[in-house]
Amino acid sequence: MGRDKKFSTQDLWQATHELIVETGYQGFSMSLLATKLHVSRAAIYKHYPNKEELLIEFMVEKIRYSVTLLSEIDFTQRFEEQLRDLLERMFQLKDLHQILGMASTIEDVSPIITEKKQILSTMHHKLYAPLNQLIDEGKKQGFIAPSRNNFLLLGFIFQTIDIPNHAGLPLDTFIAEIQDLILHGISNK
Amino acid sequence: MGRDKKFSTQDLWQATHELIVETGYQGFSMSLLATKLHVSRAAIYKHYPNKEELLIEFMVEKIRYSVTLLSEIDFTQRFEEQLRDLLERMFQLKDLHQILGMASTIEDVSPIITEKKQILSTMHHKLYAPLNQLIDEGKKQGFIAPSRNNFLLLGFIFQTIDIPNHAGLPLDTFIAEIQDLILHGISNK
DNA sequence: CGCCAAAGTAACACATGTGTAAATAATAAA
DNA sequence: TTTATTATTTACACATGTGTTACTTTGGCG
Repeated sequence: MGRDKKFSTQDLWQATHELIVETGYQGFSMSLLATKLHVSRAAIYKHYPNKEELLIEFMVEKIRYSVTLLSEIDFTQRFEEQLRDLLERMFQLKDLHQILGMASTIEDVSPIITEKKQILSTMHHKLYAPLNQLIDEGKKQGFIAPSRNNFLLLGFIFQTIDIPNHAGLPLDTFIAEIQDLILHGISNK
Repeated sequence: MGRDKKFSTQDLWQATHELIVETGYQGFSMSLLATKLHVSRAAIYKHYPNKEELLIEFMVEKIRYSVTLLSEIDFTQRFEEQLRDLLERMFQLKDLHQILGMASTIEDVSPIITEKKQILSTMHHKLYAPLNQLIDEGKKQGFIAPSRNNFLLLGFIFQTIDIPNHAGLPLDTFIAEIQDLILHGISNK
């Protein structure tokens, strides 16, 4: 029994995602979030005791989903297929990079925050694991020189996700172009 | 005559730079800036009528310096030398990307702001010009396939600047590695 | 010394944000 | 229809931020 909810958990995460991408961490406020959900601030406080715990929980959910998505890459394919698969999945997680970057700036207003920050950091490593595996696979299959530093390659690949599509290429073409740049750089041959 | 100043224009831009990188646009406040300068808020308001005009002026100064720095690249060198030169200069402008990204979110509280935003946008193009010239030069010298989209290459090169140096490589090595990745990608041969 | 001009501060009014407690609204079951 | 239960809102106290005005400090010059 009881009254119907005006917003679901899904609505909440959806609105949170939009708002934090639009305004950044410092610009994010419970007032703006409440407005977006057509609800009063207090209604949100019934679910989360403060802004920090709401945001950290949001990030944990986000990264959990992302880890799952990336861990489902098929590592039995040829290296190029693996890379393509990875890039497509990473493009689905477009804002993740930006969002997780804000995690460290969340204030430790309660021990729960500190704890979940720890969880976040652990899962962050799990997120990189498939990427690392892909790089190792590439080295094994002879596509990548073994002398290359994994951290650097990882950062390189991760960074390409944020290349702006100013040319307005269709997503498929765009991803293919990026894959080519990752593999062979800008050189002609 | 008159009393000695407690902070110079240089001090102001220095503190502004640090603060905006630390806290982002939304987190930037005149109180924090004043504290950083060991001065009262009102002292800053003697120079700039509001936060927005201070920040837009800061950005104009920043981009002016950057345009000059990048326009000084020697385009008579071999393509690889040009690229190396460019990368070294871009690394000096590390936070520029992040800072200029905030420009669009500055509120138009006065016509002066709107006007300077326009200037900023114009200079933004001037900033890309040397990069474009480098790409065209690369195409002419046969290093880059002419079919490549300039926007994409530009974004690609620009994005590599933000690769984190997690491996802790010395700057020289780091830049050399990145140059190699830009030229040839991760592939072995 | 005494004046005056530049530089700086304190204090005010106002706006926006946070988190809480008491009151209200909506729904299902008795 | 009454009641219990859950969801939501209103109103409050408090904190932080903005921009302005009146006042104070400091230093050179006649």
